[in-house]
Amino acid sequence: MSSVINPPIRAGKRALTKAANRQAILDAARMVFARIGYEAANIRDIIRETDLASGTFYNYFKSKEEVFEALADDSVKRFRPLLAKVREEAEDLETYIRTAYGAYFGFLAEENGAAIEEGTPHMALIGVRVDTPEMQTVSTEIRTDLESVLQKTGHGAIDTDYLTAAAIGIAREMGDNMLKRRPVNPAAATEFATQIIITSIDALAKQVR
Amino acid sequence: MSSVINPPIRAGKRALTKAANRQAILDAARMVFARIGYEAANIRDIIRETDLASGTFYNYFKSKEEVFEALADDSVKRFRPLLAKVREEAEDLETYIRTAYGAYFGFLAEENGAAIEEGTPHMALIGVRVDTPEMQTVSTEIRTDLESVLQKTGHGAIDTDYLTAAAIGIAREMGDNMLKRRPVNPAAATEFATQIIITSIDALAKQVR
DNA sequence: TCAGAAAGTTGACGTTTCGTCATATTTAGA
DNA sequence: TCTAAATATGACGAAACGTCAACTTTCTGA
Repeated sequence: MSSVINPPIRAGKRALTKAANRQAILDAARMVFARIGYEAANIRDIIRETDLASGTFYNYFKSKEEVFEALADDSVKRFRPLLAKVREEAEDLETYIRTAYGAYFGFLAEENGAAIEEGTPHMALIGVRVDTPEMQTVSTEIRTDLESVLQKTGHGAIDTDYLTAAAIGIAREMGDNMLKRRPVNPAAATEFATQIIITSIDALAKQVR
Repeated sequence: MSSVINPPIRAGKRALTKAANRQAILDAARMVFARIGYEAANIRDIIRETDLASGTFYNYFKSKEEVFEALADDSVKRFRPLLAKVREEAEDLETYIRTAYGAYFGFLAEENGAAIEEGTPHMALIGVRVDTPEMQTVSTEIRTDLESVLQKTGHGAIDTDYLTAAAIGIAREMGDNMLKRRPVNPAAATEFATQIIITSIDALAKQVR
């Protein structure tokens, strides 16, 4: 056989199992947290769900808390590209707001979709409030996006930090609520949230002068 | 001496030290959480700050988590009367929204006031996201208030659950943000949040029909 | 192809934290 | 004052933690 073929598959077994192990721990943690709750869970509970030894856990995470943050971060990491796409494509303010909320609520519905099927107990995971650096980054991105869009549309006088906070707060709280409804309807949530921000922007611009 | 005098001081030493001990544990916990963070703290760290023995902790709380929830609950318990007052006094929609936000942001500023003085590390405590039953209750109260006010003002078609979620989300996220600013300005936050809700209500009423 | 090095895994073990409980102390009431 | 009930104490066994020396797997380069 020619040894020249096969360059595509060049990941290295080392790196491969490393990624697989990390993922196995994350998957196990997600399951365990969902089953018995974050507080009740301990590290042994998590690794027991994998075929790894207890010591191996500490090669990947240094605490239960860190696994939890990694799970949260992973969600955020998956969401960021969607937001980037929104940023690229949005022309005006309303479109930006609407597609951004659409992306978020849609993402939320999808992420929790499997869990929703057979009534998952205890934890939704995304939507849970943790402030990881990764989340901070997204927060800042949104702030910057908003600022730039507001600038273009002549709403420069608005307190962007507060507007960002409000927009995110609406997303978080409404997101939780949306996931509790049957059927889960991201489109409706998107419209509702969008209306709030869009209609209030003019009033806000007048206020802060 | 007459034993008839003294009826006013009738609390019972038992009940008194019990309340004092509970409070001592809560105070110690608040300090320790602020100093080294919730995750890092352990139960012995907390009781060490009191003059109680380790076993005594378990007469009052069954875990670190429970102390934390009690702290959160206490905040909520102190806030509820303010909200009740708002409910009683508010005539129209706008007044209700404004005084409610005013009460919340004012409360937040005051609660964290001492902590803000000499740059507290790690935890704000109220504003932290925990969903205790006590918080659920407040959430429901607000929902009911909103519903009744909306009814009176002919905005009955609005999705009250979403509106409540949005209003609370705005309060939470903006509250966090407000506390990071110097000087802390509850009035400005109140105006901003109020504008958002008030101006969007008409549009929302039209949408959901 | 193979030997040595590097990376990673393993689980037993000493350490830390937990929660309990028998005992001591304090309070209420007779 | 005396007894019973309530509460506090801290020592102790159990549970979870994090580490590490030994072992296994993968990589490197000659």
